[in-house]
Amino acid sequence: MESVLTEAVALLDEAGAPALTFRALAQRLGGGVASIYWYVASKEELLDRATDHVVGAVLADIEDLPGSDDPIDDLRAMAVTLFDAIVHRPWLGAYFMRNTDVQGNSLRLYERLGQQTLRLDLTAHQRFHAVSAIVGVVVGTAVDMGQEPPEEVLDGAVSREEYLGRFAQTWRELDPAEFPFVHEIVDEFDGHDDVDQFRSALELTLTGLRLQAGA
Amino acid sequence: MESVLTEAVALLDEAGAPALTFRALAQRLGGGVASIYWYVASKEELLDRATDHVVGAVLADIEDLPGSDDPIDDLRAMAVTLFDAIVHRPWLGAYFMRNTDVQGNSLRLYERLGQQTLRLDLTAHQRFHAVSAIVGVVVGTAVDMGQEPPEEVLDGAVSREEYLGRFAQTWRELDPAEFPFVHEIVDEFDGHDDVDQFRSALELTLTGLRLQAGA
DNA sequence: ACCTGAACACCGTTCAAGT
DNA sequence: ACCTGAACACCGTTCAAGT
Repeated sequence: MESVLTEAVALLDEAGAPALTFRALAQRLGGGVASIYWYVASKEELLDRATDHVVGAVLADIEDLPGSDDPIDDLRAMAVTLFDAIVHRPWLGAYFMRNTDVQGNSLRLYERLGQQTLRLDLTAHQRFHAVSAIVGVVVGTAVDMGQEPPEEVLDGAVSREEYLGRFAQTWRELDPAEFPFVHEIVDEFDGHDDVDQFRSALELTLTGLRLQAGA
Repeated sequence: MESVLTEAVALLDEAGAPALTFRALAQRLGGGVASIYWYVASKEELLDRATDHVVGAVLADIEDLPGSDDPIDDLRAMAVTLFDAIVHRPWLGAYFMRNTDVQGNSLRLYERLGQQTLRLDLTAHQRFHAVSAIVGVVVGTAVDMGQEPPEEVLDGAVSREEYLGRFAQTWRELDPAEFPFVHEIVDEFDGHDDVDQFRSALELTLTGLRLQAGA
């Protein structure tokens, strides 16, 4: 069972979600396709368990964070840890937080985030929404960034900078009267850092939260 | 071409992303499978064009919004309009904002959101991040909510309230010492409103943005 | 308890051939 | 310019049969 999940995660890491097929997995395990059905009932369950497996590692990282006297700072550190994990495993964004009942580690992660809000002066209603908002920012930004870049970028034939640059170039050719905003930010877009973008989005939410808590 | 997209969107609306197959689409169009390849080069392009097709309608709604003297209020109205569209078409969340170069309407929508930030006292860098953050909140919350509920809920055999209630019940049975946050918010979760949850997340981001702009 | 080969019904995509 | 039938290589899943 353990090796089934390990190999499944390895396939996902190496070539993304489409690479995880029962046939590819069976080959790596040195067995037949049908064998896997003794461990999981369906592909959906396989993905759920594989996701929970890696979320367990993220949870361990989050539990190892030092912690401070400011719950907002602690929330920030946790969110960044989670985001980093998704950046390194783009397939994770799509499956994370599905089936919280089955995926025990996602629930524990949710609990850990929520515990920080218990230290803030908020209503239960506000706490519930605060954690949803933070998870939303992480997943939203991660999904936005996790889209498979074209094959040429994966090949290494074209660098990320070149790819962004080409994009930026088509934007520069748009009519400035019709697309004033695109022209305003095209130099920011060109060569931008994903982590920086995430940090800013997170900071807006945390600022709003801090104001709400009067802290 | 127009009817290909219309029928593709109809299939997606009726039964979600897995229902859109070339064979199902061909049958509805009364032709052969291979015919579709005269209009689109691949399934990816079909999905991109179908997405762009409905984003066009969302864009029209957004352009029809009255507008006010407060750019933050206008951003809120636009984000809510976009969110509503995704709630009614859960498949949209996954494909929205992919391939902005091909999908002209997504780019125009992005531009429209960004134009509001031009009315705020921000740097170009902050404007770029602000729009990314807002799109992130919309997509993140929508993806979180857009997950297919179990078959029994779709059937109507079990109501959404019953489904949430069952979930809540398993949470109530967790050890309160180990899951204090889950116990704190379980009554909020039980029977919660998705739109309400989205509004709160959006408000935190907009509050942060307003503070940043000193407005 | 654990694994297998072979089949089933389904995919996206291609291609030579038609009008 | 537009459409077709038939095939190809691939899927997830099942099942009777093996150890």
